[in-house]
Amino acid sequence: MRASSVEQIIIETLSKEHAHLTSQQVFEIIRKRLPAVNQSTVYRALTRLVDSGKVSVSDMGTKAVVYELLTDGLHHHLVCQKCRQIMTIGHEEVEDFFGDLQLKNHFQIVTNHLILFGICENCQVGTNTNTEEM
Amino acid sequence: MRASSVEQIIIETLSKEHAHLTSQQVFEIIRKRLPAVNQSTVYRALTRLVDSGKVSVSDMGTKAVVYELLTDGLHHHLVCQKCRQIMTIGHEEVEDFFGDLQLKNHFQIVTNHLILFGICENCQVGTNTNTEEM
DNA sequence: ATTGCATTTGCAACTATTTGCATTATAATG
DNA sequence: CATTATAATGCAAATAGTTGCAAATGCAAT
Repeated sequence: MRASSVEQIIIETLSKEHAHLTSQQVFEIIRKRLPAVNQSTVYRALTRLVDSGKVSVSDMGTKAVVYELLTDGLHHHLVCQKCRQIMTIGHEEVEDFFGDLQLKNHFQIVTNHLILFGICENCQVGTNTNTEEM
Repeated sequence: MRASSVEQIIIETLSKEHAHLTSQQVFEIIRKRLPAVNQSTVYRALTRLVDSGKVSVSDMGTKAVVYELLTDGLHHHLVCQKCRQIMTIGHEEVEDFFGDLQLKNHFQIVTNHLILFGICENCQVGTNTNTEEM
């Protein structure tokens, strides 16, 4: 794979923002530095970065998927379907499960960013105000 | 939730087909019985069915997500990124992991259909012919 | 049957994502 | 340095999926 300028800028961008960004947000930020860049170029660069394991892509239940840099250790997320809160959990909470599955099914897991939907502690009691359903 | 005719037909369709269908496939099949039905109606009915837990929606790594009826027991899938083979695993292989996470994070998991990507046994050795990359 | 209300539907517009193809840029090789 | 191969990009068109709004429908209580 060639060193693509767009890929580099995406990595720098995701590294700086340190958050989950949609392809649109990535596109907007990149345009400030490369005004002529095409949106499909951004999509394709993001796809390459995901394929090479540098970036994760997740459907958080919003209408657009989000991208995140995977440099500082693997992690996963729990997403509350009521209040939309996103909790981050470390890979150590997932490691053993993955290991078991790999052994039992002779399958080498590549997935590196798990998104699990559910109801957070706060929303499990009936008293929360933020009841925006999914 | 009211008994929607489209929802009923979707359930019958998914029940008969017993497979992962894209929204387009569901749409085509439903059109045979309700020729005037609109595609957005199908999307919305599918969304309602997913929200109510009757149907699962999964991104299998193809360009369109797929839907599956969840009547006969929970299950999950391992998808090979090389040969695209889909393996099905029972919920019992996932149960303990989910239970642990729920306890540790005080989070009630709703996700009922896990998709994990990786490399199947066959494709782990270098000798397979079907090397269509993701 | 009629009314009132909430849900579902159709439609059209809009956002999100993918893809084919021609062109350009970079790297590799002679 | 010139040539060739490969990967990246732009553009436009196509496919996926979402949403606002108004109209239609189903359900429940008269």
